[in-house]
Amino acid sequence: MAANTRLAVAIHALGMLSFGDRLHVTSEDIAQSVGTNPVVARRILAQLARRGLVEVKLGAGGGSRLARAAESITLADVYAALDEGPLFQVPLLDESHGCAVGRNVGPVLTEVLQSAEQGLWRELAALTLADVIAQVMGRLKLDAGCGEEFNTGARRRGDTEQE
Amino acid sequence: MAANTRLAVAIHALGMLSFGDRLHVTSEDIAQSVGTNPVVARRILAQLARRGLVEVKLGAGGGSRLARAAESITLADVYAALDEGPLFQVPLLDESHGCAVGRNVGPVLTEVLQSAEQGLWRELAALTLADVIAQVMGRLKLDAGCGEEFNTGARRRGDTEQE
DNA sequence: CAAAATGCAACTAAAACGGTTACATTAAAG
DNA sequence: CTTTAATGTAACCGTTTTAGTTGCATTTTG
Repeated sequence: MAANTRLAVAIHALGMLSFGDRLHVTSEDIAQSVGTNPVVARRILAQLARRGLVEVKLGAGGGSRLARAAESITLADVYAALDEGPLFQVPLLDESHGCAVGRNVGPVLTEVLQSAEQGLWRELAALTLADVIAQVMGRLKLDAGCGEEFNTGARRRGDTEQE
Repeated sequence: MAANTRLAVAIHALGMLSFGDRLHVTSEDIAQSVGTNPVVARRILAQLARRGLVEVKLGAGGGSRLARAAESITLADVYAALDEGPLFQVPLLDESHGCAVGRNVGPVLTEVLQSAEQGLWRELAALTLADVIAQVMGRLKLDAGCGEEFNTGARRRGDTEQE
């Protein structure tokens, strides 16, 4: 289906931001953690910012942070921010289709496939960023403890993070 | 998201087959009705046949027809036949991720996105081919009546459709 | 054997995707 | 005010996906 990684990257990034709550995490930090390029991270961050999920600060000492509580951000919010088009496409038939059936198939198909896509949205809306983080933390207890280390990448070179 | 038209084409094709129940509809007929190329139709028909949704007959007078009742074919069956991969992809992080959080994010993300995709499957499973056809027929009553004309394309040149 | 159909491989053009470079802009800090 | 660190964004590239198309072998009917 030609799946892309943007939703996963976006959630991953937001997860980082929710850990280092009050400090600005750079696109470089995120890119490194996700294993991608800073520009790729910025492209996604920009979309999240447009939807008010994230605040981005320019200039030295800049970076991103959550604009809302992790509990108030659903995965549907994140997915919506990415502006992905509809999942399924209906080929546009000639409007000059001789037969009345032919003229009605397209609209019905569009309707049906949209309602199927709704199921996806429903599930995404049922999960918050906080839920996802809780799942990660749950796994951590079974794994080697690491605690704060998720955001140490963001606190570099002895920065005294005020604000 | 790079949506494709294959599911819509598959449903459209199956709809045609369920109208002309006992006769063999050619890939040419389907291609014409969908507005695509016969080979494209055959590629999809082949996938539907592999899953036992359709029977394809070779040679002159050949073509496709439903292998099961339209009431017993859900859109999830159709989607499954197309073998589309997962909707979302999680970038594979270095397994050598220093931090335990980093090592656990990937699996959690995979799990979360899979469960979201389940929502889509649930909706697709809730609709049968017969339901879709009923919706089209419902619209027909509001439109100019056409009745049988959906499959007249399949009965050409005075073929005496035996069997 | 001829006609009509599928099966399938191969090729193409266009779009999507992620990665990358380059550079303008902005902001903090000495 | 200059340096440094960061974002914003456009441009380009290589790869993959998608749909369309051609061509031909194969199968079936008659």
